[in-house]
Amino acid sequence: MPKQAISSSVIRRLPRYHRFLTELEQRKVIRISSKELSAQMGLTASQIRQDLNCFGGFGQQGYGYNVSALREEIGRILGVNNRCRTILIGTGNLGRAIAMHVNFQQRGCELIGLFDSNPTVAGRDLAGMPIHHTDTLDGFCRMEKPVMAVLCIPRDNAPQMAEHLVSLGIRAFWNFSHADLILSDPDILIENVYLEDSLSTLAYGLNQ
Amino acid sequence: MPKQAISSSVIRRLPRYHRFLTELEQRKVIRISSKELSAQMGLTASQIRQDLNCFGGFGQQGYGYNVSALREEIGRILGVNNRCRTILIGTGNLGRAIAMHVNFQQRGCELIGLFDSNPTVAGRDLAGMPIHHTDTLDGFCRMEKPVMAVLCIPRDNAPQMAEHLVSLGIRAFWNFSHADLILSDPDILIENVYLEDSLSTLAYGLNQ
DNA sequence: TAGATTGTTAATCGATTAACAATC
DNA sequence: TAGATTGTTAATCGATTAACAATC
Repeated sequence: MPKQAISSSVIRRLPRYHRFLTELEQRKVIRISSKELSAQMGLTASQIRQDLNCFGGFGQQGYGYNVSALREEIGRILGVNNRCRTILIGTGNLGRAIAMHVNFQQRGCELIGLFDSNPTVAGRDLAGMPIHHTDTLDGFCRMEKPVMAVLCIPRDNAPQMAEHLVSLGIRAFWNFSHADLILSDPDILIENVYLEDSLSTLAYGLNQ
Repeated sequence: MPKQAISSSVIRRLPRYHRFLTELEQRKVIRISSKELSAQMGLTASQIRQDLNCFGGFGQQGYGYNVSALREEIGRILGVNNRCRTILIGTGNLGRAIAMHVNFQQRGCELIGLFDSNPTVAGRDLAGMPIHHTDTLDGFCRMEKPVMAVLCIPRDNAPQMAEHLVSLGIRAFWNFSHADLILSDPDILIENVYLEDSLSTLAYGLNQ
């Protein structure tokens, strides 16, 4: 555990390091220097060394880094071996795709429940799990104690749903609902995902 | 058009400004000061004024900004009224969800073709369009001249497919394929979307 | 030991914030 | 005119890069 808070710029680079190291390991690469890795990833060796040293000295002078040991360390920092209990609310197009396409386990999460407010959808199966009606959310959370929620609901419902989920013990939101979630409790983690904003930056670039 | 290249930090904030201004306009708000807007968006008034002044003086001293005029200007900068011709490759879970869920038109893009390499999928309809077999890609591009491609294909196929699409005239990639796209031509625009990396930062936060 | 490469400090760069003169 | 708020310059802050002593 780091002594000092790590900047979010650094944390957001960790999954990418992990990805490259996983691939190197699969290719049976044993050791790598910050210089080699930087060339492959398109960043500077300095940055890699700075980033890694936020968490401790994982390398060895004159040698570099051991690929599997480093991958292991970064995985541990990211908590990839955890099983953070997660529910998903809203099984429209996007909700279904996320439930089926996203590998939650690989990221230290476990999808334990799916919910939808539409009674005709409730009861159906998705990603090997039944979809529950949102009416049963309170009881489910009391029993199963999820800590993370994926929000794939319409934007107008999101703030209210989020506050309710906080009262049921949710500590983190992966929010796809097209609304900037701003909650009263500052300790709750929020990742607002705006897929379309990323599309807009491409459209901007094409105009120039 | 800006004289000097605008930093990507600024450009990435534009869609969010646009979103907030759209909502203000819907709420019949006529004018807003950078101070009021900053309070609503959770950033500083200075930053808003700096950002907007990259593109020109849209405000008026002593008054603030006219909501619809400013929204219009930002929309124009982002090219929301364009119809950038876009194809989508790969109609698995994620590809289907993107085709149906993402509002391309709102972001200045138009989805004009869907492709899949699986012959049993080709011919089916999705989002009101037929899915073509990837074998027909070359002819389609020569006829229809798309400039953007959404990649929802497996990671191993992505680099090769991307290079091929560049040769067919594609200038921008919205890449969901779990591979860091790095192309030989530096003028090609790439947005690598790593949904799962965003999940990892949440998992990290919960561990602290 | 000599060569290589880290960990870490110092320098640079860019982005954000503050301040204020210009002006509506 | 007086008050408000921009546009813009200057100051600050944080992140990235460079440099190098420590050390394997």
